[in-house]
Amino acid sequence: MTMRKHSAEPRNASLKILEAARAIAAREGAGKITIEAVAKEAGLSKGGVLYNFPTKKALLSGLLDQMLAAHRESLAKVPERQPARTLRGHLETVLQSQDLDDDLSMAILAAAASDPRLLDPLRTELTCDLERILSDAKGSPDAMIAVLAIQGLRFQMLLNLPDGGADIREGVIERLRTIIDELE
Amino acid sequence: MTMRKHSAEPRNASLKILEAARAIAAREGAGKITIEAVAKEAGLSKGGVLYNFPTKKALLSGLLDQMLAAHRESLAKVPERQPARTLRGHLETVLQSQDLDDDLSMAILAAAASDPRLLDPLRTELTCDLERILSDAKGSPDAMIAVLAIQGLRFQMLLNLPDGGADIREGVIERLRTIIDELE
DNA sequence: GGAACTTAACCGACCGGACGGTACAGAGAT
DNA sequence: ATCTCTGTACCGTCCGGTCGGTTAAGTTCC
Repeated sequence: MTMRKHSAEPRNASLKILEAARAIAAREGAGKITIEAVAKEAGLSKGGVLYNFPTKKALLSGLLDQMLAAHRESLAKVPERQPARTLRGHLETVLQSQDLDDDLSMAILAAAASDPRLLDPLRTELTCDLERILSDAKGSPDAMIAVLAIQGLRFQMLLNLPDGGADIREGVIERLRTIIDELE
Repeated sequence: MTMRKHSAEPRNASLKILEAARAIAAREGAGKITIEAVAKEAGLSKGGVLYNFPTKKALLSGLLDQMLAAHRESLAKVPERQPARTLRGHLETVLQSQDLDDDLSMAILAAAASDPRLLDPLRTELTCDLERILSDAKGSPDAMIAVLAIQGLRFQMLLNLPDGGADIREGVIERLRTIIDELE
């Protein structure tokens, strides 16, 4: 029998832990992610966290994996036939994380601060995406401008940098969409 | 006489300390900025560092101040009569930091990780800049796109994210310049 | 069925090291 | 002598990681 073990919650503990880590990062900053804090937030003990993630690096790496998975999923949602498909997906991913209060992007900061090499999987993923985007756009610099603007948007939200107000932001998003539309 | 005390180097020790902090951040990541490490890198002892910066917060804050000062200086270099002057300055600041191996931007990460509130001065500065940029551009969304792209560029370099190669980057820079030129 | 054992999941005390900060003594210059 | 700066020893705390339990569920054998 593959019964769900004896856990009160059927949900995997690892997910709860990652969620807790994101919540802490969003609430108190990436630097406040400690194993004890995560344990408390997730409602179990330090030992429990370390049972699921043998090291803190593994935890942060798990956060990043989760982020990449969400990103990929978001990419997959873009209709097949769209031109500049990957680029559209990038934009949607960022817009989607806009109103998420447990922002996944915070994992980037946490990882970068503790060990920059944790970003390697992110880098390879982005390299792959970028290649596709650039080949889709046939070398138009506007594609790269769009990529950069989207990245800028992400960090702006992440660090609470000024965004010029809601109307400006909407104007930017609209403009980005037309840039992407005109790429083909 | 404002002789520089008895130090072997006439340069202010604070500068050396900040430089050391930047070097460490660039080499090993923002999280590795510790007082001892900075002291060793700067060639003095922990006490020496703490004499110049009474707390670590003060050190990080100093890093950020230095970054903002450099940014302001870079802005001031843009000829008075240029349209979209502030925006041009932003671009130049980023391009300038491109080949600096002790990247100032790393301070942003260090600060954000340890205490997000350290970014407040940066936020107010950017808010001010952004206001000027947007009023210069008279509401054109392209101005904000450019701002975001520049920000994206900064973080791309900071985190060693893929950039599509040198020619792409140059194409982007050129494109950014024409976007800015067309703003007026 | 039930005793004996294994395994999964988790707890929490503890350790060692790192790190921020303090105290204080001493060295130079004036 | 005094003021300014620097070195060093030290303290308390925090944090990552280890480890020996403990509990409950599953498995095996009779």
